[in-house]
Amino acid sequence: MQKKKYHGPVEATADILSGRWKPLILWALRDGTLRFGQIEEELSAYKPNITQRMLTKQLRELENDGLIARKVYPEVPPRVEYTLTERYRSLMPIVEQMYNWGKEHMADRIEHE
Amino acid sequence: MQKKKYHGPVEATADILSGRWKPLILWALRDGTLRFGQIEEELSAYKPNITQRMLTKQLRELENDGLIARKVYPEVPPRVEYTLTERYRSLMPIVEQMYNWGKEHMADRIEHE
DNA sequence: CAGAATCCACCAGGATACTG
DNA sequence: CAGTATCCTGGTGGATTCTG
Repeated sequence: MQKKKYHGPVEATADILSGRWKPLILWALRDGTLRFGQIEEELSAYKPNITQRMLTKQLRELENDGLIARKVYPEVPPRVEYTLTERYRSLMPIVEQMYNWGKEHMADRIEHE
Repeated sequence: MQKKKYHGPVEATADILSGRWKPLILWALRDGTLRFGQIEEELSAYKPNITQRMLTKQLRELENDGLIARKVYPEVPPRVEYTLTERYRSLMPIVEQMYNWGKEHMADRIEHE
């Protein structure tokens, strides 16, 4: 599949991160590897709850954009682990700042966590 | 209108910035005040071109979330200026990092600028 | 356990025309 | 100049069922 082209850096980065669950997935992966089910669990606080279809889709897109790596263990039952790619760890500061900024400026609009 | 509630800081900040044109508008406003038409012009490089309806909508949303201020000058023809709010200038680093990261990691997918 | 396959609703975003 | 007012469409995201 042909990858989308952009007209400027901000547009490109913003698009990479656009998707209901993407920033949350990246945030969940901030301190290491997680299995499919663990990510699902991490996001269980958010409503509406993420479906397996959506989680799969967004993970694939993040993978296609090189932000995360997918490792399949040939076992039964299957085990699949997701990790931030080394090259794209440089994106983490952005998500971290989203966390910090939100915590400081949006506290009144955050229900629980 | 009741403002949306969130379950975590990352979700909140991401949602504030979500919208085809929002990061681009904030980026355009990085070094000062711009008139409605100037913003339109700044974004004219992007396709499909932003419509007046869309620009108005996204500006209003950014205003409602307190990211930008709107100043109307009672003249004919009308003049309206937009500026980043002082309080929310703290969000700029995020957009700046989007610019830097995109420039470094997405160069091959950026057509012109 | 980690998905694939369908089906579907909604609305963000766009096209176009009009105006104080 | 800086917007409204309508109308419309694509595709994102969700619900549900099935499976290696």
